[in-house]
Amino acid sequence: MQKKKISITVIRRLPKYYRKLEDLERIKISRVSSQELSDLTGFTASQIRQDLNNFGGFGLQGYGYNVKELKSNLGEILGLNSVHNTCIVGAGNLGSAIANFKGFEDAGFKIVAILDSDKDIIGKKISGIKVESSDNMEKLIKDKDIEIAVLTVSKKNAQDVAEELEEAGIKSIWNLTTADLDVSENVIVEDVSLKDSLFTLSYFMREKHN
Amino acid sequence: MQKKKISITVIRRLPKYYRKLEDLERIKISRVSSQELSDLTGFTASQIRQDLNNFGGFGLQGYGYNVKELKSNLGEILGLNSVHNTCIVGAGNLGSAIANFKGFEDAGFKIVAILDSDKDIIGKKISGIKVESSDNMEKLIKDKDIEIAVLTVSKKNAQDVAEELEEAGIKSIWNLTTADLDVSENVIVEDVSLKDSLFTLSYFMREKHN
DNA sequence: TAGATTGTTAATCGATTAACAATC
DNA sequence: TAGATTGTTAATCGATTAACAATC
Repeated sequence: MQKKKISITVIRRLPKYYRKLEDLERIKISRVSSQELSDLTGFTASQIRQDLNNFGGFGLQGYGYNVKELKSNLGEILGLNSVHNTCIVGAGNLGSAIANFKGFEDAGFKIVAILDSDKDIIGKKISGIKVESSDNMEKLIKDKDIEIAVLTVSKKNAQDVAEELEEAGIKSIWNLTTADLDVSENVIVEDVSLKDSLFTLSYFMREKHN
Repeated sequence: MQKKKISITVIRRLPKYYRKLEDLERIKISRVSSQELSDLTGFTASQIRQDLNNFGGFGLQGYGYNVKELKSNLGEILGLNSVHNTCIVGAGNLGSAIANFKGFEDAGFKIVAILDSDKDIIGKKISGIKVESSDNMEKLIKDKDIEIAVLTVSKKNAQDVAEELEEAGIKSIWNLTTADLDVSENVIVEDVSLKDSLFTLSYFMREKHN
């Protein structure tokens, strides 16, 4: 059976559902209705029910959704119920920020290596992990079974490093640089687009105050 | 005359157009067609013409668009042709990364203050700017005419600090924390949603390799 | 059972694509 | 002028909302 193609707009709402379910679980709330999820997320109740039903009937009529169960289901869909070995490429401030942020580790993205090409930084420790030379990239990715590379190098070096990562057999690149990367479709790229986000903020400021 | 309401999906494409026009200008290309912009951005030529025509007829039949002119027009729309005084709140690695990144300064987002509440950090210099106490927030925002706060504190403190920023009269918050902020509609919030981005990457990895 | 809330179909709305007249 | 490419209308496609039967 051909899997139904889920639209990107639906996919990008799932993480927010998941995070809100985490919050509910933390405060020991065990059930939630689509209307309550609507209040928490800002999406409509109808939209939420439609979204969830793309993946299965997770709810119960007259009751709503079981928080723990729905979270687990969404976690499965998002691939958050297993650990993903991750490396950081670029040990500057941004790379250090990611390495030190426990929220990603908690979500199953385990930093198993930090790489840099700067001799002055190689050998230093960041968040308890020794920075290694980018020359060892391929070996590290193979040996440590690394799936995701967090790209935190300079814009200038971003494309070259992305190509090295591709050759080294990386599956995915989480792109925190302001460069648009050109890699083969074998590699999944997710752009954070910091610059676009800031520019969008600027648009709304201008719109509001003019 | 009522300004036509432009949809958010259009707005979020504008920064990419702008960046690509910057690239073209840098390599001294003076004209570009919607088809060429399509090749650069991945949006369709038709979509690009529609998007741009929401704001005015920037092109010339039979010729295309003048790069410098279109960039200037988009810059005006995005509010990038003027300087925005900006402060960073949270002088950790993430705040330091933003402070040290010249790309934002070049785009007109001028870092005029860095704030933190940690006594051990206050007084230190980051990117040539002395870190000040968060206690001075309101005074700094008023005196230095700060419009934008880059929020780079911990998730735990994000909501409280956002409220302080609102009381201090900030216009906009660029939210780099993983918290969803609850502030009044007087304050514009743009979320970078790092966690959602990483979760989305995880979804596509799972989809591809299963 | 009565009340509540899902799952799902149908209706609406909005965004994208196609097409081509206008015009440089 | 002939060729190119925009601006813009119309057609299509897809996403959101509304509504309600199903059912816990």
